[in-house]
Amino acid sequence: MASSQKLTEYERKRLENIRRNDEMMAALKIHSKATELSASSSAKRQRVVTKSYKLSPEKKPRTQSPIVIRRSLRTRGMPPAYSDFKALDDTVEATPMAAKTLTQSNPSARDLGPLSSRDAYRGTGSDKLLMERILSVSKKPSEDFGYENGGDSIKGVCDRLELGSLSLNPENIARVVPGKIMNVRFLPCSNSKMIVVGNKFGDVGFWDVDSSMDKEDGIYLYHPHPGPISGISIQQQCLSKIFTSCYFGFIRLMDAEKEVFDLVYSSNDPIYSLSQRPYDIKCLYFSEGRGGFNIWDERVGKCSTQWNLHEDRINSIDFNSENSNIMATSSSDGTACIWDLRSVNVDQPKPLKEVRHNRAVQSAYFSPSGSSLATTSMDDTVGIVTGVNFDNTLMIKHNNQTGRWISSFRAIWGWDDSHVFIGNMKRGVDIISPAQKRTIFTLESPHMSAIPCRFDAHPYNVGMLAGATSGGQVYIWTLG
DNA sequence: TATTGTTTTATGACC
DNA sequence: GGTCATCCAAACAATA
Repeated sequence: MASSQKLTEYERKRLENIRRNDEMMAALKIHSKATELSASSSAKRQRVVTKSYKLSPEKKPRTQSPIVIRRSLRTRGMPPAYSDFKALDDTVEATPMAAKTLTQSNPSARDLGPLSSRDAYRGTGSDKLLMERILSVSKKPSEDFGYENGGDSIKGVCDRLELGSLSLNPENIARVVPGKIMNVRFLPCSNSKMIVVGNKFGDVGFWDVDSSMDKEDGIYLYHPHPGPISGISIQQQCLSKIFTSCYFGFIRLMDAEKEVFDLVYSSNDPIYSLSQRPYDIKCLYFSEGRGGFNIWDERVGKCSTQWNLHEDRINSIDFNSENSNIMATSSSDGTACIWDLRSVNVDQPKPLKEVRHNRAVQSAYFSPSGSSLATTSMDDTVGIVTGVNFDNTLMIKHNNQTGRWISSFRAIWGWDDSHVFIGNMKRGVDIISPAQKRTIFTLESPHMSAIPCRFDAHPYNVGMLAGATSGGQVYIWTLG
């Protein structure tokens, strides 16, 4: 499995090198931004981003003190700005010493062991409040709203949901991390508004929206991974354990109780997606390399299952709420598949259903009721699959050409089966109605200064929708 | 068949 | 308000 796409050690070094440059640049920029901010806070163009992550300027996990100089391009004999990777490759190749220094300069995210949250923390001030907050909400069980529960059940609220009354208030905007957000997630908990995001640098950012009303901004930045975060998974019944995966082949578990990012799994192959089965906190489901799919079992401390489900990378993994043996995958091989975990043939895995697109498929998510599937593809369609055996497929046109700088769009379901949310290139959120087979509404706001490309719907608060951008911003739309 | 090159595109920092 | 650097997508064309 995974040979051509497998990263050589050489490549890993190179990419990490690039990443570190990014980080350095980001750090420098933040620094100068702080001074600029106080000088011109009343810019013409309504600067709505009041809340933003802050980097601790003298963050030195263990080794780095004045190493900023050692990292500089000049001392490494590089041009101030490199125009292509070739030059960088050559330099790294020619000076193994430099490469070695670089590797050592950031031991935290590279160590193959547990990483204390203190070492991973990159913010100013203390993260004590965050840890306490996560622990307090995880001890107080969420009220279990039944979907059909009558009264103010989720279904009841959904039935009355007016798309026009969704609004974006300036206090619900923050820059949670630097750079491109790959993943955004609400803490699945009825009594909190906590955002978790992962970016391309390997940072994991938290935004405690409720506490951000006070003088604290409620934003906390960690750096547990050396490369892009490909997945975040949090189980409702275990909120203090947050799993993250990374393109560089690592899965870590942030345990708020132990204040540590434990290393759960590591591989030489990239991990492209991560998921967990509802009500099962013992197993992790993730994709590895080119088409590989693994189930990691905590009880035995290893992968209990390794299948080759696709021809190319698996971009998403999702489980059916009605029957958690039913799983959907989407892949860059141009297909989305529905599987029954109980009957997958190791040698020739056969899906229950295959949805064919003309280009790579970025996501495939089951609807809240479990009876529909929404797929998003680079072929400029959103697929809606319905029917008892998922027999009916409907393709709805939607421009999904995000280019290179914006994370690909992934259509997600709202709080019932009636709406699907997806970003558009005009800084809006398109709302598709599967019943009407078209986009019926678009959320727009002058406060949305960038394209929202990754989303999450709050599992308990109907109408609360988080959109994340490629500039590190998060917008939270709410009802009123 | 497998690898390599080219093109596309938005964002934030900085001037 | 304009310029500049970004740089683990993806599709396609061209080459080995």
